[in-house]
Amino acid sequence: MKENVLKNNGLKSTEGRKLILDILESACEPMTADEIFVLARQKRELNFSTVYRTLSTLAEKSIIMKNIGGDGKSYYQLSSEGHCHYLVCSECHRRIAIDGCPFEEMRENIANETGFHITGHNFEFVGECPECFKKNN
Amino acid sequence: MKENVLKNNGLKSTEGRKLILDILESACEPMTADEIFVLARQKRELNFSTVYRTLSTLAEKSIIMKNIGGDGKSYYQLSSEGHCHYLVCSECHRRIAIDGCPFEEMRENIANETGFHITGHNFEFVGECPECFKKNN
DNA sequence: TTGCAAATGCAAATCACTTGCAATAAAACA
DNA sequence: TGTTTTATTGCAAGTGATTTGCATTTGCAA
Repeated sequence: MKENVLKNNGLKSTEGRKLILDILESACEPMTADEIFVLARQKRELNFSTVYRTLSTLAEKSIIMKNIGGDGKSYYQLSSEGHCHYLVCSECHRRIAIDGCPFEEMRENIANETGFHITGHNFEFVGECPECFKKNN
Repeated sequence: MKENVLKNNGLKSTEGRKLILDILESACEPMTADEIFVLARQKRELNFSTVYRTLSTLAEKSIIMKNIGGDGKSYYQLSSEGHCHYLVCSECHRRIAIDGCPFEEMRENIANETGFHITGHNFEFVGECPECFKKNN
């Protein structure tokens, strides 16, 4: 339950935070702060900077994950959901999920070799989707 | 030779462009636009927006590669150099190169499965370097 | 050498995101 | 339950990286 997730992490359970967790829970894709803001606004008053602050806080507590896309924007998703990566079309910006994540194994090796305490990763393939490629070639 | 690289791609060979290619050639790491600008300025007058425009143009022609780091900044490197990926410390922002790139193989499979014309990828591990981890735990 | 498209400089604009501070709401405590 | 304490929020202004419009300059083909 959302209340508990928050309290267990020493965070106050506020309407805004619960709403943002709700939104991320029903999202099937990583979302930008802006997208989350738009959906949240349909339910209640909520400031843009509150959305950003909430997302930072949740990411800091590892309740959600933050990734930077090739477009320079941050994408957020619940950590509990099996996370996935994307193919991003450089032309139409369509995003297609790639199932699975091949980095868990790599991560162990690299952590051992370097002593880094690895907490996450950013990955995406960039290219042209079949439609855009056809259009341009 | 730099002149040819440019001309072969239908670009005029200007002092600024050659200088930026020089800088990237002698860099052993991906660089930000700002870092490139600072070095370039030591050699000749050159506007910030020219640096950005040059980098975009070169990336568009695939002469250089652009990757977005977890800090949201763009990092540029020559495509001809074997490219590499990074471990980035979320605390002190130290970057450590990981040799090799495990994505070439994956790329083929995914391209076949999805029809995407894949032109590049962004990847980095994020975590705490041994020093910062020790400090915080 | 001239003509013209491409490249550059400059200043202002944009975009995603952050911050300072006062007002408010949640949880702790009496 | 009422009150205090402290975290959270709203608002407006601020940042930092990058982009753009437009006038000027430069490379290079004719």
